Amino acid sequence: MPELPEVEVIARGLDEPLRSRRIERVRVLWPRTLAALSPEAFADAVVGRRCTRVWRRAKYLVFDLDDSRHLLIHLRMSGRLGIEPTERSASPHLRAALELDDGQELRFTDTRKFGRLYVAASVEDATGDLGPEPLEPAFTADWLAEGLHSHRTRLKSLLLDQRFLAGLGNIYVDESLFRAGLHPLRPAESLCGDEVLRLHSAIQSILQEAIALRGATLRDYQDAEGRAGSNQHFLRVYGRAGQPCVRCGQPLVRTVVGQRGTHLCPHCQPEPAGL
DNA sequence: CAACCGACCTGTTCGC
DNA sequence: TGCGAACAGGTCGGTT
Repeated sequence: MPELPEVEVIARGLDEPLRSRRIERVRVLWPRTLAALSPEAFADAVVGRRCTRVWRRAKYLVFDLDDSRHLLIHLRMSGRLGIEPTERSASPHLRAALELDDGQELRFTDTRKFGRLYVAASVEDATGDLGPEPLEPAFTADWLAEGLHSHRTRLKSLLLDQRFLAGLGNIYVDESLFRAGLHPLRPAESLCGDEVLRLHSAIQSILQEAIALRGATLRDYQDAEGRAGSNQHFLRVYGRAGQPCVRCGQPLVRTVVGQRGTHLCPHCQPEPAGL
């Protein structure tokens, strides 16, 4: 569900209320929500710790703990986080709760049960290999050009690969490719210099705009305060098959690329030759 | 290395 | 109205 912009908005919303809070107790209602630890080992690791900062890496929320370890949460498809008074009734899909020292608790709710909680000495221990952050200085057009030219795979599949570039998901890849005027099936290595520049700029602007609009709410995404985002009103291709392209008026199309629903304008994103 | 498939899960929407 | 199929913002491991 949430991609980089949505996770970023949640991290910003959690940082202030969680800073310096001490974790008093944990409740794990669905043990498999813990990636590697038993509920007992998880409680041992976090109870008594204070949270010093909340931030984001790729699509992971990172909670720095005062013993220099980290709690990480990946929301996957349907995970949600919120801070609520402990006595307030919770959703039936509540999977884990961290009780804080101010009468509130951090609640992890997840209908589909794909989301995971990790505790690790370093962020990379939990996340594995990740590419650069698209909104950080390391993501330059030169880096992108070199990266694209060393892969033969289809553009969309490469952009979805978190080891290549961190944080893009299905919505924002489709939106970025539309803005750049590139077909998702283009071989990564086939992009010319101008196309690389367009893609680099499209990825950054698409993500920045999405964060400014507090993310896209298609069905169940909400931020840490329980509010929906508004970026869904500004998506140009995602979920708009059959509707006219905002640029050329031709009907948008939905196909499947790498088993993912893929939305594009056949006129503005010309199909590569030889398919 | 690249592509595909099934798992992991539940809920909603689509098509007949 | 009913019912199964398809689909959903993600990722992993196994196979071809």
